Amino acid sequence: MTFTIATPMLDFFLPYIQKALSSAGIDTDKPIRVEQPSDKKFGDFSTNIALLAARECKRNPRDLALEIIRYLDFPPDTISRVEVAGAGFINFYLAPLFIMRSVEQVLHDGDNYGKGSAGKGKRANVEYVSANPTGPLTIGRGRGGVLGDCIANLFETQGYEVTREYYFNDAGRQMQILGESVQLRYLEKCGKKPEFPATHYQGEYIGEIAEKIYSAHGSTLEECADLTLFRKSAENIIFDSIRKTLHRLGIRHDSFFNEHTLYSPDAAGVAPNQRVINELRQKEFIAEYDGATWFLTTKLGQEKDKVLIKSSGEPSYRLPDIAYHITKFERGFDMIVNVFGADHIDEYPDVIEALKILGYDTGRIKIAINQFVTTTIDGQTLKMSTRKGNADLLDDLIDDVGADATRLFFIMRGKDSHLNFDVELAKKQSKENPVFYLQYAHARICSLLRMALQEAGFEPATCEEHHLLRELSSPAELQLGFALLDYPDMVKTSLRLLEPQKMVEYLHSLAELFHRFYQECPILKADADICKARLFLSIATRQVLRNGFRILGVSAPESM
RNA sequence: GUGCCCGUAGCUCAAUGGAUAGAGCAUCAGCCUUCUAAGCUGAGGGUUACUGGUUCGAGUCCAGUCGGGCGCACCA
Repeated sequence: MTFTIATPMLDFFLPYIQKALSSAGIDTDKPIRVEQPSDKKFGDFSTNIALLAARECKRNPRDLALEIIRYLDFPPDTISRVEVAGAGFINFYLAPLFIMRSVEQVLHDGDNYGKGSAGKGKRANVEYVSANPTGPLTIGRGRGGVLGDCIANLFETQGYEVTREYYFNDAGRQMQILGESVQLRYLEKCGKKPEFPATHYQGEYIGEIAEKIYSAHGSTLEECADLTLFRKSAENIIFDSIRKTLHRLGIRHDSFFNEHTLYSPDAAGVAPNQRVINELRQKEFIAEYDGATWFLTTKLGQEKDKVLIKSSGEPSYRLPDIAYHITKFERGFDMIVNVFGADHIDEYPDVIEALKILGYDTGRIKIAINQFVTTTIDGQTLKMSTRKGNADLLDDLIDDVGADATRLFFIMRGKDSHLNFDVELAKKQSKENPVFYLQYAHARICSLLRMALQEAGFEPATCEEHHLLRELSSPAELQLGFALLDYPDMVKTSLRLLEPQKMVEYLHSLAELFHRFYQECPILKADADICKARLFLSIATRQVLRNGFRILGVSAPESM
């Protein structure tokens, strides 16, 4: 009797429940949902289908549940017990053999354990960071960057071909102001005292860029009215610094999409921006008044129309945004994900509406908005988004706490929650710091295996002995094994919710279960077969930790 | 004023409409002659901001109130 362990686990139950329902002659359109009860005494898994179906069957939920379980027919050695409890829940208990066989599956699948095929042959575009090159990255941007990177990783686990994209504009008004800011600082280097407007970029980095220009050109540019050199220099230097900062966090983009390409005619001789206007006009959602061109969002129930082309003749940011998203459809992406901060909350509904009017399948678009970041230093909370000066630079934070802690802290809270980044905690090298707690579990396993090799000559390559795992039966072992079998579901859940935080929590509980197992079950001192089995269980745990760490972009140290 | 997010243990946060609301930290009490004590075990701690509603069942959904955050440009 051999069969492949079904992962994710939740899918395992569905066909059997379905069959039991039809055998029992129960006809319901209610969805069959299998969940893990919060308390183990209600089983490893449970379903509430009897509760849901009771009403339309006009039957008592408990009786219905009893009826259903009579027809449940699981393969041998999979489910050890099925019971009806509470108001009509059906609870399932996994057979120990089933759990340990799934641990064998982890060892067999290795780096591929937890991967799925739902996205096979599909392409996903994940856009994140997308900061214009007007200044170094701030901490607030970091959260979205790490969130986006993790989401991209999650899509990859399901077989999607992922393009990580960075959308930027190096031609707009902000860049003009940037150029002027640098020029003014440059003139100061030349000994002049120009007025520096409050609307311009105040950061120290502007002076540093001006300094570089000054040392390269001396004061020969003093009379230069053309901003291009100042703007271009600033752009190059700043973009370079942004990429360097992202690189430190392991964030890389495959595609840098320059907004400016939307202003130039395409193969058909029409600029994408203009095409949006033309097509929206055809749908009668465009009007000109007050010297500007408007998107008639009042026809969609909004309070005000939105400007697409300003009276100056320049497009407002909304227009290229729409055109940009059209390119994502035209480039053939099946899944389009936008990650951005709460300050852009009002940005996307107009884009979605426009795309809908133009007939695009906006169901493919997923938006992940992250709330803002505050930091706590010495118990004092500082709001980073508005803070001036160096302290809110992402680079400084990475210097302070390291890349792993930076990444993990950014995603260990739900993206809808305001994030309180406790800098002191992130630096701590102890259990209180979740980064260290997770990594320590991995390092501990590595250390254990080194010891096993040294003292017992244990070679983990002996996979024909994996069946020894079936000898394990203590609660600590079974709970750990059960957690391992849960991993593929956690990956899918994290992806569905666009919420890597779920993965962080899962890995934390996995680490905890391993530490308990380690505490309760002697490994190297056990009898040979048990020793091997426990080492296999440890190796499987290490594998899942690694796979999870890879999604989160956190390193897996071999020793600490 | 209005749109979106949040309000859960002293603190930071969990909880696909399910069963007695859970973790971690902090506090207190235990566990190293033994594979990393960077760890483990246990205890205390709650009117889920408030008021109504929907239902077999609400922290979760709906309406309203109060509090906090972010937006609400012919800036991006």
